[in-house]
Amino acid sequence: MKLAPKFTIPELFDRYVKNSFPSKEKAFEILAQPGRTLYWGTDPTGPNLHLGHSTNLLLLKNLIAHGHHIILLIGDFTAQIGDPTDRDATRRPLSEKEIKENMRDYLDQVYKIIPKKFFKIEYNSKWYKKFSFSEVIKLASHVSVQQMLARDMFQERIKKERTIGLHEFLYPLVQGYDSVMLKVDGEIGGNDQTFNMLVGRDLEKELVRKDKMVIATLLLEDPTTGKKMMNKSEGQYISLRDSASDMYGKIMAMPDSAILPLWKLCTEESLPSQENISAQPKTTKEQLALIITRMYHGEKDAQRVRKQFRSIFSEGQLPTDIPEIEAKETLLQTVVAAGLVPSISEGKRLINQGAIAINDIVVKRWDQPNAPRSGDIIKIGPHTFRKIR
RNA sequence: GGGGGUGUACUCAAGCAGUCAACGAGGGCAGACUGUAAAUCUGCUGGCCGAACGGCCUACGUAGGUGCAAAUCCUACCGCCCCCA
Repeated sequence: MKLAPKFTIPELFDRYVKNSFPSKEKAFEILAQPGRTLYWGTDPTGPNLHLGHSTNLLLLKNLIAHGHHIILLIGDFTAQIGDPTDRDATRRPLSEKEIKENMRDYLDQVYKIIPKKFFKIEYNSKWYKKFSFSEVIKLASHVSVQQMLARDMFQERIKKERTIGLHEFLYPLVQGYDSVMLKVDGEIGGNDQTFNMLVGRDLEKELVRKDKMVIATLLLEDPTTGKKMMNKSEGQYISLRDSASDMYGKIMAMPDSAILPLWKLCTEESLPSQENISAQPKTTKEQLALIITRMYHGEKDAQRVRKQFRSIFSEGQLPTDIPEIEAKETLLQTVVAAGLVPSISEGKRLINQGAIAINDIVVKRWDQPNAPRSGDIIKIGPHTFRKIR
């Protein structure tokens, strides 16, 4: 089996790439000859990859189809340092155990876009586990403090009088050294990784005399607000392993301004026209939700959740398969025990606000003897349905 | 090493002895309106009890102390920032 390229190299750059170094022309030239080795690195700082990562995955897949070799580098060591990118406070380093847990499902998410046999996997703990302190110092001598301070994110922190940990200075260095060890022809990463990738470029040039190109991909940002659409630290993102209905629903809940960026950066389908989006925002968004859900869950599930979504939200029907929960003595105890509401107090608040309904009848008072009975349908807020076992 | 400053809830940020579970903003949640969109309006946003008024408990870096009463005063410790060396 072979992967078929969906786009030519220039098309790929138009669609997914923001910047490339040393230049776009040079990148085209290099990529015109098959057999190049490129890598994408990611730190397992959480259990999920999200739609923002899918841009890189799609690009990589197409590069494979053009005959290049891809290495996926898992930063199991770098995750222990904590990338300062985009944080205005120090990131808490993760323990080895947390990292292992995060890694468990990581690859399965990658395989949904790029089948297993098409790329190599490396872990950077492989070389860092044995790194000695003198090697660290030697490595550090290749970069100056000024170079590090030039980074806007550090400038920002200096201005805000926030801490910059010395270890955070080390991060780009350590990530950059990955390039040296892998001796690659190029690196792919999000535009926010440009600084780190360029440090790697310098190191690779200096230490192994190899000219690594850097391809920085476009980030998923809301064009109206400029805000990142997938924010892992704020827990606001669409995970590649979200259930089909979650994925579909979350896409439908995105603002209209997100349609085009998502379509462009997270799919390979030809783009809808701006007029289409403006004239038919809802329909276009439905198409988008279907396309993306299909990529991760297949045609059948995507169609199923679309139908379900329509019946629940457009027609106000109940979902067909509602998860069941155990009844407790009172409604409040039931929803708290099931983990749907964090505390009794919060549950009381929700009821006072009219957010909870049993069998479509809004519960008005939390003290009423509305003990849940088997078969009752409990609705909490707009999206959560549970059935009493 | 010396001097000055600072540490408040998810974030920013007021408060500087009682009216503080703590102003305000952002975020989040819920309701109305909708296209589960955005914008807008309204309410909520520590826990537990209570129909409600309210009550109790835990919380303002940590540990002690003063006092009827402490986020607010004192002492020590810890963290962070700035200036000088």
